[in-house]
Amino acid sequence: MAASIERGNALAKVIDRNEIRFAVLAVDVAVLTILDWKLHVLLIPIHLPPEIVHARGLPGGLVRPRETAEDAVARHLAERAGLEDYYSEQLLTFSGVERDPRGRVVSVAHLALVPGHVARSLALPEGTGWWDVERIGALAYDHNKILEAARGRLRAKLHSTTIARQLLAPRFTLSELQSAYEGVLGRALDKRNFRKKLIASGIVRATGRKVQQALGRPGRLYRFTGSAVEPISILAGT
Amino acid sequence: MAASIERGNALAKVIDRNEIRFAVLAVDVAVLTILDWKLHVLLIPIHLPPEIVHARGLPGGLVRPRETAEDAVARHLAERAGLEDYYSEQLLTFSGVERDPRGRVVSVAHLALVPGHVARSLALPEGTGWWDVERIGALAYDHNKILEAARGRLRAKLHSTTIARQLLAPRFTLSELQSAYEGVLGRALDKRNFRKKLIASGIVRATGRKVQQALGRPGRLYRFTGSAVEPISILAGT
DNA sequence: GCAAAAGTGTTGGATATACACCCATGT
DNA sequence: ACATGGGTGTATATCCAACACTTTTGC
Repeated sequence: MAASIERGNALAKVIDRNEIRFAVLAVDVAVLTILDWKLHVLLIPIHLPPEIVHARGLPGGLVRPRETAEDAVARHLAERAGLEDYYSEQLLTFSGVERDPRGRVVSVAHLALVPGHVARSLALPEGTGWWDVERIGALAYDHNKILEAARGRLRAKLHSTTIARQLLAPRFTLSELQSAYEGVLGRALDKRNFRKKLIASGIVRATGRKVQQALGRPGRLYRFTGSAVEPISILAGT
Repeated sequence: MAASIERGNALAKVIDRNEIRFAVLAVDVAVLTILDWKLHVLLIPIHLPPEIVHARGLPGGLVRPRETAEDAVARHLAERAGLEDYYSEQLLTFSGVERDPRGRVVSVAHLALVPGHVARSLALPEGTGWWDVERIGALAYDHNKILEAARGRLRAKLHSTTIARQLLAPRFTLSELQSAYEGVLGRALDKRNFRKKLIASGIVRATGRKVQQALGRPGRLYRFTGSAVEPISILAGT
């Protein structure tokens, strides 16, 4: 995992000079979940006068000297939202020179996913909460860009991996799975075709039964066959 | 493009403290091209005793205080290879604490592409050159990981975008285009199906004629219809 | 006329889409 | 018995993969 420092003529000492340590490293995280069949994102209040007043933005913050970016994501999500269990992956790094009015900050943007029942169970601080991604106005900094990158990544991976598992409880009905797909893709899918394809692909398997919805016929519970987010052959139009 | 610094209770002053400016920022670039119908990568000599002796690795180096990561990629490729014209995109950021034995270095890995004729025309320094990606042993640092990430990204985008244009001259024969695809994917494709799909998709259009290969029937020259790397409907198995 | 690369169609199988009704349960 | 969501099959169109010979050119 090492990058070269002035390779070719080798200046290890350059690392000790202070003018090359200009960067403040940070992380920003788009935490997504499905609530009420719609994609939601976790937002926190941001109020840093005079530049930023009463705005909302993605959770995140500094990376410490002995932390990786992923460590920092874990720490900030735990501190700000009590979130301990989640899936995450790196998106992009924003290194624009004038990004933050207060100084040079390089931010590693991440995508995180939590199942809806976990999202609901969190005890969030005042002002922090889940917002329907379709009803979000301007966010602080470049956080709208990060959110769009996160949605795009999730949409793409929905077709090519089993990433949807990160939005659901370990056991789920096919209707719940379909809702997750529809929430992410923002469009309705055909129920029969969806079931055919998912079951034929072998990535989910039936188990027992269920009553929950308090109304209507109980649905069969399914689980993912693999144990992680894995690439799948093809699951194109669903 | 700004990341937040200790949001919620707003400590702009924290940016001025030195202990948070621990990071040295760098870039590493996997520059790929097609030579002799095979995918090649640009490697430079790396010799930083005692840790690293007579090794090879990807070009790259430090990011300066007034540069973005992309600026640094441009500067290092120009300095080390005289490369001015290329396509690039960001891959991943490596932030492991122990990545570099000489200190904490956070590296933003990039993928760059150049057409074969450009790759051949460069006047490269001694020891620097193009290596067949299938015949590469261990590289310095974590550069094998970066190279694999670059190959994976390129393979994926070959199907979903017009990124192949970045590996060819503006005018090219369909055989050359197919060679580029085959070089990246590492397998042979069916000539008739390839032509059918590419032409039907409308992303390439015929122009004049050509003699070049000094042997055999001349091929028609084609060009991409769009002007940039764009997503395309579908181009699955090719 | 021969060596080399360009160019061209068809067919069978698989996959995707569109579409409407019955079933199991709780109230 | 009714309201609610779960569960099922078929027919058509489209897409994909496999496959071999003829054409144009330079020497």
